[in-house]
Amino acid sequence: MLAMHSAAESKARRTNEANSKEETEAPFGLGVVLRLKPNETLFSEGDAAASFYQIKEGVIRSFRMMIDGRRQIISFSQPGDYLGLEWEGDRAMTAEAIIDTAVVSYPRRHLEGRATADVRVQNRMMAVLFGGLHNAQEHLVMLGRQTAMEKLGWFLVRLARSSRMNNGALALPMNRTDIADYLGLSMETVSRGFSLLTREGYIALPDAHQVCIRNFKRLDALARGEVPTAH
Amino acid sequence: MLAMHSAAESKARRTNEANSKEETEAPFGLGVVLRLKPNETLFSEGDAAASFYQIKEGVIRSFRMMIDGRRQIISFSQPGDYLGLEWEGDRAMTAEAIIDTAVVSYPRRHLEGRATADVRVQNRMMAVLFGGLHNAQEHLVMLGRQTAMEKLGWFLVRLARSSRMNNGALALPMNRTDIADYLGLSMETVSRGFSLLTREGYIALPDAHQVCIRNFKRLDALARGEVPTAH
DNA sequence: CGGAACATTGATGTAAATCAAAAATTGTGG
DNA sequence: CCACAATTTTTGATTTACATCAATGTTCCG
Repeated sequence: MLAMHSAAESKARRTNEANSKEETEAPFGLGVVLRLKPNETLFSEGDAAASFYQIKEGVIRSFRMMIDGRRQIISFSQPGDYLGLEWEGDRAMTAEAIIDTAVVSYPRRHLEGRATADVRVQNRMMAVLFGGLHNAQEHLVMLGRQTAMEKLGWFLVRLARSSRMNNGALALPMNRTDIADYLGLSMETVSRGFSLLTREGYIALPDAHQVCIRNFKRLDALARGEVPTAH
Repeated sequence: MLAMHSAAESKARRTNEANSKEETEAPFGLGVVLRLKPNETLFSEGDAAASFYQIKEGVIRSFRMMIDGRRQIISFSQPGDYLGLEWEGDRAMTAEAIIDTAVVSYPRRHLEGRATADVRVQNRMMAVLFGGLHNAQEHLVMLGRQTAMEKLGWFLVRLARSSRMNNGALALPMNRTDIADYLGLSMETVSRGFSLLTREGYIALPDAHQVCIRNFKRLDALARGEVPTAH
């Protein structure tokens, strides 16, 4: 796994593409682009954390796993998102590509030196950390206190807010098991839930990896727990 | 609620006690001490975030609540812990004292100016944020993927690690409902769980607000999901 | 001392997990 | 490009862990 990572890193070329699009989005200087195939590992729980990343393209799932294989997905990272920031020591989770993915990799030390000096780098970093904390808090409420149907509503609302639509449909690159492990459900419950949401007119599923949101307001109400009769 | 907070703040006096104990623990300069009675509110969801805090004494519960009253406790903050750091805008959660509590309050603006300048303040802040993120991740796994008994084991192990023992017993200042809302359970399940842990020799409960851990290793194994037959 | 709040224990219900096929989709080598 | 295997998704039947409902017991505090 570490080997795979190293291989990917050595194949990559130096680039400044990260800076070319928007200045405020990439204040971390030059980085190395890594490309990952579906299910390839970016880093694993226990690895030493030598780099952090920004997603350029694709989607990454980050998760922790228990000894018996139970898995909790912590986040799905999308283009623009930062990933793999660690204070010190080893990785606390594993990150894998869900589809073909490109990330820009920055050496951690590169950041440490600059963060001290550059206010803009510092602010960017703070914003990323606070954002992560905020996300985690919402995730906690969902996992701890929402019903299966509310969880699905929450997931779809979040997805709709964070990703761009393709002629009326949202891409659903992760499979049902990924969604289940993100929401603290079984994949059968996810599948049944999607079917029910479809029957009730909340959404439509052109295929398993595509959703159209038919009634966003109602879905959002469901996600907030305002729909008592959501079997 | 905001009024109550203001009242508490105005009663408080200027102090430097925060600095007197350990220098590295309080790099944020002078602060104002606030004292809270059980169930008093430090700040509420929706308030403007003007300050952040460090607990001196006591315990604070921070939570988010859904419209229909379902509550998820995000953290129990203990002496030394920081609380109420927000990037900008309004509070995302409510913080209440569980027992008599003293906190040192720092104006947020006070931090912003210094963080830019002082590397040590910056590092302290990063450490707090990364620590919060790490805690939240463990909390997510627990909520999403552990059984009721494992959750209780996890809670007790965490408590044991974060608080000092009083002649063989840990203080359990929060009530069963607080514990339930922290672990994503009902308070009956918490109560039954404690009874079972007692019967099985993991712990002893001298009274409802006191735990003795009888077999830490076994409790830790339970918390990690390594005890398959934990009804 | 008496009442309110909290904790325990018991009986019952139910949401979601698990077990089990069938159906659909995806990938692969001829 | 098709056939066939593998994987993923859907749907159905059944079980179960935990919630809810309901007393009863206990502690706390004015």
